[in-house]
Amino acid sequence: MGKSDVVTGGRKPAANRQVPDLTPELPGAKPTLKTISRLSGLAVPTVSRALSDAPDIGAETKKLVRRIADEIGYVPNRAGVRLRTGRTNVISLVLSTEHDMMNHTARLISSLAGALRDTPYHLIMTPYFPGEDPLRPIRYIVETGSADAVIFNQTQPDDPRVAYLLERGFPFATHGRTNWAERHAWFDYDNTAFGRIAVRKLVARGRRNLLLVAPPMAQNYALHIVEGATKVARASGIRITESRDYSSDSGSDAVRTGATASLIADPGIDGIICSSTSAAMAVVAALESLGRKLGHDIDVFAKEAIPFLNLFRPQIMALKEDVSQAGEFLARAAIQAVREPDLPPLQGLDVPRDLG
Amino acid sequence: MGKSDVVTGGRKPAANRQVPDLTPELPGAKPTLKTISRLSGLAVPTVSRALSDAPDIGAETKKLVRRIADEIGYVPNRAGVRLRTGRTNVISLVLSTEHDMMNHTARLISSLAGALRDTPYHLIMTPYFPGEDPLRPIRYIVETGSADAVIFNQTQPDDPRVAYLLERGFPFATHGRTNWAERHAWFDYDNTAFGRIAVRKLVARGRRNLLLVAPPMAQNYALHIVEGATKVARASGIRITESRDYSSDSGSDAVRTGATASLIADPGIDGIICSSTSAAMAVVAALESLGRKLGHDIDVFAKEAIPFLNLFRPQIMALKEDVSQAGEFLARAAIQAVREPDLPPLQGLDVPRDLG
DNA sequence: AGATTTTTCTATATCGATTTAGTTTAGTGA
DNA sequence: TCACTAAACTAAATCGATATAGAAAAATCT
Repeated sequence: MGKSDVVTGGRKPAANRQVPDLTPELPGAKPTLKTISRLSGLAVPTVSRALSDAPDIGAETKKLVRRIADEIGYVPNRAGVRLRTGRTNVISLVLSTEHDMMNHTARLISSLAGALRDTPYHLIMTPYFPGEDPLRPIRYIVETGSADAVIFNQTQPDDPRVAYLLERGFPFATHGRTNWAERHAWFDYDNTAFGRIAVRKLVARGRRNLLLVAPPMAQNYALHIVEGATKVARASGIRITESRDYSSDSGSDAVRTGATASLIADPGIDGIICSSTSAAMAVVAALESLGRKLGHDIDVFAKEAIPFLNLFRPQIMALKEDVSQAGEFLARAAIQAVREPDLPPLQGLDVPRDLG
Repeated sequence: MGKSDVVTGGRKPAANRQVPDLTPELPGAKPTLKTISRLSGLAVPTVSRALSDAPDIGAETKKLVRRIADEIGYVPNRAGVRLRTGRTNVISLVLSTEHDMMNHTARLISSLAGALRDTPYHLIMTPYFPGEDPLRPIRYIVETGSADAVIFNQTQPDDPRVAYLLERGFPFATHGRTNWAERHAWFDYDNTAFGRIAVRKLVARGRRNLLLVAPPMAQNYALHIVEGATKVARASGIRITESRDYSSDSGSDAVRTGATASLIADPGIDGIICSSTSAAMAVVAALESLGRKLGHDIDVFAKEAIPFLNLFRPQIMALKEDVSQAGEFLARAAIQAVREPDLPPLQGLDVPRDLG
């Protein structure tokens, strides 16, 4: 049964006693607790506690208050809540404006915003620019208390942002792991598996001299890709080289010229692994201008966050990454980090499957 | 000189009279006006007015207050400002989560966020889903007062969102024009010019039977493209057909199958105009599977919001659209709509140039 | 000198929600 | 019947910033 069926004493709910003030509202005025207070004849704090389901409010009173709230479409004023409680109901996505990240990022934003839609949380964008210290925007958010949690990507093994946030106990979730992964919420794509599968697939096609166009080595997932790829390459007794002087984040033109240089320096390269869709496209451009025949004398294996490659270039081998999944997970993880700081942080790994 | 050099009377600034209370702060507490008040010996409202450069505060007092504010790193509490003034310092970008829009959108977000960085405004994302009424999120924002201005795209000629916002006098800026364009802030790409140039270029290459893969006709810019394209086509005496049953927003697979069907139905088609980068890629896929030779027996002309096409498919003809420019402009336009509602709304057109 | 004008501050109330500390009412046990 | 307890509220204070009204001090005018 409800709480206790044996009523041992108590005060009669005021809800049935008083005659509510039914003076009509000024049109266009947003309803507040005061409005409900007037309509119900209850005090403002009572209304507040009724809506938050406090134990010292009568069941009938709660029902009445909630009915009125629904009828007039009451929505708590964010500024009021925030001022009083310090809760902002904001989750900030902190990201670089670097262009090659944007395709990826767009899906992340889209799915995060979607996942937060039926929560009280708003998603706000906090950019930082390529040259800038990535810690800056995060420090700003923490210091000014302008969000309840932050989400960011491009994690490094010893990420100073993670150290900063852990130290302060500020809720956050990362897209990508760090060396402190067990202590915080994260979602990651299993890039080690990607590296393994990529090499395995290329080897299966008879390729024996691979070029890896990886992300900048400062980033954790670059290490994962390299780890997975080199392990299998060594086991298979084939050669694999990492791109020098350019990375999959260097921009299309840089990747194109870089890959061209690599292919001229070592014409024996017969397989290229790209850690991003855009890098793969740049590499294909390089191959074309060199007269290399994709799918014949050379193969390209890419990570595909946008279903493009398979569409018009069936020759490009690819493994899909579902970024929307990351967005949905990170939204949940961030909210849990805010609301249940004592629970173990949510962690999720997207393991790509090697189909055939 | 300053304001008036002839002092005709007045009270001595309190700033020099009192001994400030230099009791140290609790560490970690965010500085507020109260903090500055304590440190300066001035009343809280005085501090507030000094910082907002009110005319009834002495010059020396202002200097003092600002110095202290800088020293302790004072940043106004958003919730306080918002509660008292109703100003949220938020600009909401309302957009569809439709996937094919995302490339485009990513740059828009990036540039908007960047442009708002040195303003007090935060960019928050408000998504709506494909099936959903686009008016819904906007009504929510207006009714709950959760932003000072909204920005949105995919405008229709008689856009109900524009009608709604104009009627209520709520500040906004659109990416794309409407029938009420003179009454609101907007930034638009000159799609009529795009249509004209596309046809002209294809005609110059000897093409005489064109297919136009345009956006859905409900959207204003689709009409612009059609207008520009058909005008030149008629003047040049060539044929142009608009895609039926599919549009550039239909998704890559739909465009691919649609374009394939179109090309089978009329094998005489020798030029295709695509209003988006992704549609162009899908069309190229269709051409490949039909054995048509891009650049030889058929040409594709596309609008390119991401520098991809020219990179690895030099055969695709394209006209660039700089979406960042739109983002920066829209940020400024939205802010002006909030701050100077009586000034004529900012309007900007990005006219693509036909370079040789 | 006294009234007036200017300049420069201060006191108070307010935005909306929530927290803390009472207060009222109804039933219970002796 | 009367103290006592539990239940269900209400009153007042608070978060931080700002608008409005009023007050104090110095210079000016008559």
